[in-house]
Amino acid sequence: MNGPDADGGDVQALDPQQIETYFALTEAVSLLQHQVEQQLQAEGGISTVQFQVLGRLVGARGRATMTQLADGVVYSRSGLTYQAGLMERAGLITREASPDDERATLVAITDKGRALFERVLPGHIQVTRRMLIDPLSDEDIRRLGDIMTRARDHMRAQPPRSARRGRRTGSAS
Amino acid sequence: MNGPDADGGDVQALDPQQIETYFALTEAVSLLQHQVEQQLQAEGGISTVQFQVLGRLVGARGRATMTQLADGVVYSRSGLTYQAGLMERAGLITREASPDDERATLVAITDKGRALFERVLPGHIQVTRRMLIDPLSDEDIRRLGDIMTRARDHMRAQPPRSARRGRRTGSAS
DNA sequence: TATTGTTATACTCTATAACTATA
DNA sequence: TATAGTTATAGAGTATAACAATA
Repeated sequence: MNGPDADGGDVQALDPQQIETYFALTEAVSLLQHQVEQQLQAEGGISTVQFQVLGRLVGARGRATMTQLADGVVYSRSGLTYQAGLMERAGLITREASPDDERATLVAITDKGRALFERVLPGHIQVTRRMLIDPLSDEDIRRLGDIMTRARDHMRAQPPRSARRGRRTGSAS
Repeated sequence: MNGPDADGGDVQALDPQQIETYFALTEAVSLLQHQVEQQLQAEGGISTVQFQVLGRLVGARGRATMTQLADGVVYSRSGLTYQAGLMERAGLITREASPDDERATLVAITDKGRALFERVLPGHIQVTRRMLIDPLSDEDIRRLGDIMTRARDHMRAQPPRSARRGRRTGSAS
């Protein structure tokens, strides 16, 4: 009942500073995410994921393939298909076969989708500002951006977890 | 309930630095959370929430009320009841009426729960270290901790979102 | 064969409201 | 009345695997 993973080594415990940083980071982001979800749901009836899809489409000048969208949003393909189905039914996007590659689906944002995005964006910014930006100085923001950009790039470069053996020791449930 | 929240007011746009920081932060934490979930599921068969409950119980010297646990984990009470049900069935915790206040439920971690926590903790630390700690310098960690602690405390002090009217405009779906 | 995407299915999680019981 | 917690229920989201079509 020990736990040297499969990589076998001792795992060096985190020092108090590292633990505090980890907790503060995850807790703060969790609080932020929760508020963002509330705002998007209340003002636009959409989830964070759908908002991100709209944002990516706007950023991509209106159109992208499912794979391109899935690369940004962490989901499985089927998860994106599910969300895209909802969004298409809601008239926020359209889907059609790509002319270049018949396998690919080209997703396009509609006027309604764009309008919805623009309608909820101010509130989103407001929440983000009130929760995250306001309590920090410009210098904080700069440093935080620098640090998290490095961390994110590092994480993105990590070997995908799919390369792990799937133990799934059913200890709970 | 007040202010030009959803509609009225001008909301000052975020500058590029602020946007970049916001994106890097949320994306990095999202990646981190995803890996943590994988690890906890693979090595212990538990969700992040259950791991947090175990961690809180360990930190609280083995016992806490449902309300105390719910205060830490963002959930609704019923959500915690659900998770506690799973964990009790899995033999990780016990529940009994508090002697002090007959309304309260006293949750206690079992030896099995403690063992499970200790079994998955090294892997959890390892993932956290590999994803977040490794790419950063000690100085980064210190600064990040300082910044996010301030941000978190600020967020905690925000008026609870429960004070909002539940519009829930069904624009999607 | 590999890639793109969809579907079917099953499951987990979460929220709401109604309810019990204690304070 | 207010608080602590549970239950019933319903819905949203997610993951997996099997599948079809194209490259």
